Amino acid sequence: MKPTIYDVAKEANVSIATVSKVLNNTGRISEKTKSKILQIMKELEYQPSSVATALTGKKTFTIGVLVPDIANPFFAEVARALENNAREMGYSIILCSTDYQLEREHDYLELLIKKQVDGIIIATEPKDLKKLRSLNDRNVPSVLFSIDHLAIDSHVVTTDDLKGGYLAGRYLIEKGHRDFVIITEPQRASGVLRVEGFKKALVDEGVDLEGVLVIEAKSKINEARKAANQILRLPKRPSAVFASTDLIAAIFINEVRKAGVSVPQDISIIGFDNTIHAEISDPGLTTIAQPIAKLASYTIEQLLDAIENPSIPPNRIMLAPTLIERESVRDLNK
Amino acid sequence: MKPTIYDVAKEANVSIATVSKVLNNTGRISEKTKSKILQIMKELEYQPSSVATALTGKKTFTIGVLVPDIANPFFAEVARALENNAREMGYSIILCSTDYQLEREHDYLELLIKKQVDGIIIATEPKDLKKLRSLNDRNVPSVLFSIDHLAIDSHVVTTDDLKGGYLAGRYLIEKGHRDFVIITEPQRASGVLRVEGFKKALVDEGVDLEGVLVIEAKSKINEARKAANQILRLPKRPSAVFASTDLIAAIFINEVRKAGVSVPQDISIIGFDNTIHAEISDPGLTTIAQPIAKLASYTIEQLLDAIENPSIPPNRIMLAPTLIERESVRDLNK
DNA sequence: CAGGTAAGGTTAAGCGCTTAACTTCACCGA
DNA sequence: TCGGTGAAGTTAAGCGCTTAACCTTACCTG
Repeated sequence: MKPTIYDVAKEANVSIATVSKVLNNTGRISEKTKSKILQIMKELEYQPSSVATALTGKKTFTIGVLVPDIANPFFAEVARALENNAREMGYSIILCSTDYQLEREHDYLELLIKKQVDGIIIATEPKDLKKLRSLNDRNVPSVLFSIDHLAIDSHVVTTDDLKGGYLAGRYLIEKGHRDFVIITEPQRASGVLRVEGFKKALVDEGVDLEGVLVIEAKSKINEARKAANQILRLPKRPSAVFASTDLIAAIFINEVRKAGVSVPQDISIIGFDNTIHAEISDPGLTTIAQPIAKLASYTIEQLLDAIENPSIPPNRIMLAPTLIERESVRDLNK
Repeated sequence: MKPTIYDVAKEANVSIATVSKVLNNTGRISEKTKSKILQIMKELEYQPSSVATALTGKKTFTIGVLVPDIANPFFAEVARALENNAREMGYSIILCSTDYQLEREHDYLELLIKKQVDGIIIATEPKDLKKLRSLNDRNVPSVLFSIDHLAIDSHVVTTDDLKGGYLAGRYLIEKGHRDFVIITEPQRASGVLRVEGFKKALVDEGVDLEGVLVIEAKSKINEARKAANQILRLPKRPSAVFASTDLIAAIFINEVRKAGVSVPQDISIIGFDNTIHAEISDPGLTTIAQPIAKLASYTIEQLLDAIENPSIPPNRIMLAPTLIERESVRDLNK
């Protein structure tokens, strides 16, 4: 069996309290006793049970991460970055894919509470608002990652989507484009903001919004294909397309090529997220990069702050996205 | 504060033992008392602490999953499938990315033991053999996922990589190919098996192995690019390439196109894994699919079996891969 | 109507650890 | 010589839950 603190204590001829003290580096113990105990721990391969520790009111050093779908490259990167930062701080992560379903979100939240996680990171568009709000009453600190929802009184760490859209719009205009189509995910707050920012850029540069078509497509292969083909069939083909995710953009490039239309010669495209799709697509996809690593480190920082001090008021941190220039946008000025 | 079993008991005017009984559906309680207690639990939004439950010797309903890198699409899919199956069985998952580093593997294993997980799934090429073997002594059931290592006495659930390679080889030969180059990951057992299977197919079909070049490349963007270009510069270009991962294959397609060489007209390629890269690449990548969903469900099944009954001898389950035909291989017979 | 029985509880110990409060003892200065 | 002091431990309660063993009633039966 796994050795317990009693085994160590007995072996060392001391009380368990003494052993506990060397575990936590508290109280007074002579160097001699201490090293003896440490020695014995090694011999027995003793590992304190974090379950028992947690029961005494200490932390579980576990945080829950809610994502919609870990198989989506963006969220996979997010999970990776969060895990990395958490690990460095001594925390581990319980992974929860909600699959965009209210029920799963609900169940997972209950589960995380039951498991006494120290905090929860929500990277999925929240559906179960009631449950989420109840997190506060239950003193479970939470951080919204890359999403924002005024109805929830948590910390927020997100990309400035509005600005991201704006960057994309301004860039295309600088490159001489004037006719646009937007492909965006329906019912996603960040998608809405991206489009809004994009349009704002057009307005600021004096482009008429009337002619701008907005097509809705989820960030899934078949929907993205459909959207791409819809654009190809348009009577007046736009000179540039703004896709609200890289997956949509990458598929657009492929569909368009199949139709004998060339990117960026015949049509330009700009994506969002800077996932691996953007990097390996051909031509390389110009896109708006979310600063995932930074978002993750701020998120963990905020969460740990909130864990240490539950009463601090929720901050809303917005990090600037950056434009990554590759080869999918043609410069019409040249 | 979070209500405890005491709060419920007090409110219901019964002892905590009674409450515990309704929680576990054991012992005798009158319907009346039971429904009253259930009612009160609802009102208080009582959730039993799984930490306390775990301490009484019950399970934690948590399993650890070790992957090398969750940002890799293959492992992201794996994590997703495992999580899905685990959730259905009432388990949740602690995610551990080892980043191919012995140290992290080691630390995570210690952590998982400390957290008293009920079992561990290892989907990363194991490095810390000693620690892994010690899992057995500590009665922590484990399953090797998609890898195999005779030195470790765990259950194994894996794709039949040998057969996968064989399938790829036979397919290419059926399509009339005779000159091959293989791109494979170095130091990866499954990679070795894939290559071996591939070669076996060639031998069985009477193709001389002498002319078959094997290039090593990690499944990373830059290494894959390098490998692709190395092939392009070859004095005698092969008619078909076998890449041991989809990422390598997808990048190969792009690099080759940039060089003005067309897939599959000028050169054919076949991948392995059937990740999203295979699906969205252009042309669609013909590849060997690992039955991820099935692997995951068998893995969870084996692990739960081992948790219930630690003494069952370790099984080794090998699931057959299948060939997914898309458009990246040319039929030379036509 | 004594004694058995079963239903519906309760009591209390224990899981592995933390921690406030207490004990013990050596040593010190006046 | 004696009280005071500080170092090094120990004692014991408590965290929230489970469970074996026990208790109390009501009811049944010969």
